[in-house]
Amino acid sequence: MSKAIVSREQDYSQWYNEIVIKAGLADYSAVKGCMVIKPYGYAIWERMQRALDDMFKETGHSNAYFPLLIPKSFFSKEASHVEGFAKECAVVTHYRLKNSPEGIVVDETAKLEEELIIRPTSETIIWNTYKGWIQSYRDLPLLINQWANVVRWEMRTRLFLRTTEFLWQEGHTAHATAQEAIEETIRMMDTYAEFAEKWMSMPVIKGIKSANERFAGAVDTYCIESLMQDGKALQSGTSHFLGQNFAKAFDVKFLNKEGKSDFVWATSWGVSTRLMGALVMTHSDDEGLVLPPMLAPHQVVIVPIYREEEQHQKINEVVAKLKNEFKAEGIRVLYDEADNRSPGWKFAEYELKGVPIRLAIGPKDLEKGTVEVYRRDLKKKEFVPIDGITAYIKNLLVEIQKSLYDKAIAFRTASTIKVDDYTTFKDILEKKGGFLLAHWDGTSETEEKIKEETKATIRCIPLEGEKEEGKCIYSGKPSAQRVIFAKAY
RNA sequence: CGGGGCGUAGCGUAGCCUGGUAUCGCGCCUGCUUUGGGAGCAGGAGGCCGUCGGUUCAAAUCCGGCCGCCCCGACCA
Repeated sequence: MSKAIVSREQDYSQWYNEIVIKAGLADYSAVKGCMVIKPYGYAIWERMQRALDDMFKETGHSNAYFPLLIPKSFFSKEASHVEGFAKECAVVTHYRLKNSPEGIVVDETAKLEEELIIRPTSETIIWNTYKGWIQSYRDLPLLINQWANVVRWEMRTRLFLRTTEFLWQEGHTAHATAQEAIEETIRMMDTYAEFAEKWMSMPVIKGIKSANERFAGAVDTYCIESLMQDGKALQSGTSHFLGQNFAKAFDVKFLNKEGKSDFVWATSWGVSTRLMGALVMTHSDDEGLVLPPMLAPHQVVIVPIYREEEQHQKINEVVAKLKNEFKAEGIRVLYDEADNRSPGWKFAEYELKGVPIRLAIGPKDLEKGTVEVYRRDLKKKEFVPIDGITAYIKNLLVEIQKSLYDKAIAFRTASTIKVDDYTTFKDILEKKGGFLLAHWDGTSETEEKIKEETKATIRCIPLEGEKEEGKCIYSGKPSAQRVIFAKAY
């Protein structure tokens, strides 16, 4: 079976799909728009979860779990929230099936009195619950996160990037002051940025969403935006300052130190399995997946090469020792001893799967006291003395992690362009995409027009970098700073 | 919901125009030889051709309905 994949240049989206499928990250399922996350893909997601979860705990959050099903009436309480999600909600209307001449059918006598919505996000059920948990400023801040699945009935789906059901975490916090809530919102955006850059080796731009792109029910949406290799932007995480919108909708009040009653201030923030898609599209190449060592399920794979059983045994001895050394240093190592696959097959397979380092040990190495070290990201191999190999590998993993980041940021820098006239703007968008730094007059109308004409949207109003005044690229009206336009996933 | 494509063995496919029960590759099984970039040879197993109906002596092939999936677009994290 040929597992070669189509090149990025030939067909970028097919390239992406083939990597996801052939590297064993996920599979299509029997349910339209829903995917199966396979063990290898799930292992990466688990590593992401663990890292993020540790960071959430570090910043004082606790995990909890709220119901999948939400009474329909909850959705009508926050006006813009309903409006944002109504179009994509799955609705549970019955609770029983029955046998009939036509087979199994819905039992019409088992109709729910109030229909239940499968959560597209949990603000409503959570704020309904928080109402009972919060009475005074002493109950605040309330810092809770949940790991959950959500369902959004999208018209068109893409593996990991947009599926009907997806996995995510959603943090929901309550605070005594607006100031505190805003700080929390920014803290979590920063946490996401740190995670993306440190763990995923994926550079991100932190910013605020324009009104058009804001979360339904938020006062402000902060985000991290990353740039994929095809020049399209991917929203990789969002953190919302919800003001008192949900507190008012669900009547969540507290008594402050002065004994006065006030609505609490809220935030919510999330990242999802979409990050898996971001990971694929940030680093991978035409040979397949490329994983940053910190998230790779296997950081090192060892492939033995031998003719006779005697050699095999000797290699096993060497590898057994290596494995112990690696494990003692916290290096995740896989020894692929399968004798029904040739070394060449294994080489190709682990490249496709993005294992950062491959070691091959054969008779020649036994003789010379070396091991062949192959670096997935640069596709380079070299022979390294087996003495001191553990320290060498440990350093190399760090080096790869950094190198991936450097490469990604170099690409982003080269693809981030200041543009001051609309013709050039359209031209660059059409030819290569990327982040376009342009002035904008701050109105939704202008953003809408630009979107209609170019398909680019404002990814964010960046929080960092120079603040330079200018004139809107579309309307010529004054602008306080450049914003980032891009076509987005 | 529009546009395009596809449905034949576990996977990828040929055959369809011009009807006669299915090709090839990978994978799988057995044996021997192999193993430093997806091994070789020999033998073997595996398919009511998405589904329902029609035409015909005969349908993967022609006609009609239905179902499903993928891609592109509108919607969206």
